[in-house]
Amino acid sequence: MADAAKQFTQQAGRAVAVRRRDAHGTKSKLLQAALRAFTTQGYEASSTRNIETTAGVKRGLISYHFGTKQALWEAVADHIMQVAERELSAAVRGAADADTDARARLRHFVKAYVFFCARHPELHRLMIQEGNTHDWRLDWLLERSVRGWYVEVCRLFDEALLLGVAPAMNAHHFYYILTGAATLMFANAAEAQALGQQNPLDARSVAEHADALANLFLSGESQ
Amino acid sequence: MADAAKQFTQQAGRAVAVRRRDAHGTKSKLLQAALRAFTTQGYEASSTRNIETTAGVKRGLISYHFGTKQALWEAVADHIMQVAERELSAAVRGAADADTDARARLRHFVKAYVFFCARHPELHRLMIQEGNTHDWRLDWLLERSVRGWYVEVCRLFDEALLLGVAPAMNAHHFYYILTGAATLMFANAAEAQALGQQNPLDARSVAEHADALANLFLSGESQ
DNA sequence: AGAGTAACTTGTCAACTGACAAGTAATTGG
DNA sequence: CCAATTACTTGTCAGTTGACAAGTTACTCT
Repeated sequence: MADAAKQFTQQAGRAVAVRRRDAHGTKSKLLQAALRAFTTQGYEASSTRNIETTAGVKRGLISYHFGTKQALWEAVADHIMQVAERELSAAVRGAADADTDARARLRHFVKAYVFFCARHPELHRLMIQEGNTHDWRLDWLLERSVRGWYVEVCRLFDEALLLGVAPAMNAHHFYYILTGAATLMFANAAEAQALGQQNPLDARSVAEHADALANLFLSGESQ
Repeated sequence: MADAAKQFTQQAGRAVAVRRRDAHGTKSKLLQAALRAFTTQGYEASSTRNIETTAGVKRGLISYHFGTKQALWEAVADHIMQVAERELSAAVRGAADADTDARARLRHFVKAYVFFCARHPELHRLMIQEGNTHDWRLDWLLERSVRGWYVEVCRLFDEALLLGVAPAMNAHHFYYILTGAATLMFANAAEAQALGQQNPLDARSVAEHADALANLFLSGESQ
């Protein structure tokens, strides 16, 4: 039958079955499938066998490449958090550099954050899966990445507050208002699609969301 | 051993073991336990046996009282949606009645909505568990309750927009900004507690969140 | 070419899961 | 007080799950 581990190459005009072995490719396919499973179904509901099947690889390969299900989850979380750290720190630097106006900086930051959330809805699906119960996975996420990001957002907000361009509120509430408002439509994309009759992840929808949220945080004065 | 199905009553000065049978109480305990399981772990990750154990009842009683796991989920969802419909329609009526000023009405509505979200974090945990994949559970939730609420919120927002008291944006984006901003801190209570070192569900925190969000939506003019 | 290693494959296990059948015990209605 | 009904209890089954052991195969290095 169709065996993904085999491919055919032309050799002297004759098709020859060649069995490929590609540890990196296998790990990568498993990571992708596991990312989708863990973020949409949660850790316990995701079975290693089903992840292997959707990745299109044979049964024992999670054990071989990652050891345990927990180690696979950590590899997935580590991968996604690396991406987040890279892109978010770029967004923060972008906001800080480009504009001298404090209002423009805050606007730039909010919009960049919304675009990031639309690009990686899996990240917030993961936070939402793990954020309601205090277990080893939440601890892992908090200490690995989330707490640092939280502190950074609070710092940025307090700075904007001092400069009089942010709405008066506690930074903690700002963090959850910004994060919730920026992510829910993308994290709950299936629901948003059914309610709004348009794909919430398409470019126009994302841009509208970013504008709406940036305007909301900056409606205090001159606009 | 300690059997919850037995209690002791004083009868003519003698303690007599009486086995109580209380179908309503049993169903209610199962609904509570299932609500917690389905909203925090998701449908697939929740096992009927574990729900029975945490409810403190014997093994076969979900089969007996509800038939199947799917029927139990529907009973849970139906129960929570009934509560939501009752309390939310009261909040909408409260906002419409009390105040003649359009700004005060919008403020009243936003604050009442935040208080509702803090009172029932399970509801949005359920929406978050089910909102990312289009399956029979999302369809059930949408057609049973969510679509009606969405239409109502959009109507309220468009009304406020016409009266010039709402920030300029599309009603669809308003729905997800309001819902996300109002719910995330309570739905992810464990994370918020770890980051903010205070219980996000306590009265002061909830009131602050409600004020912050109401001010945000009403910062356009006179405040 | 032949040894050694990395990559993959398959078999097996104990524990868990949802469902249902076949019981037993408490309550109710007559 | 008896019969019917409701509420609960227990046994069993087929399918799934995570883990690991024992293989087999492809590739590399010399």
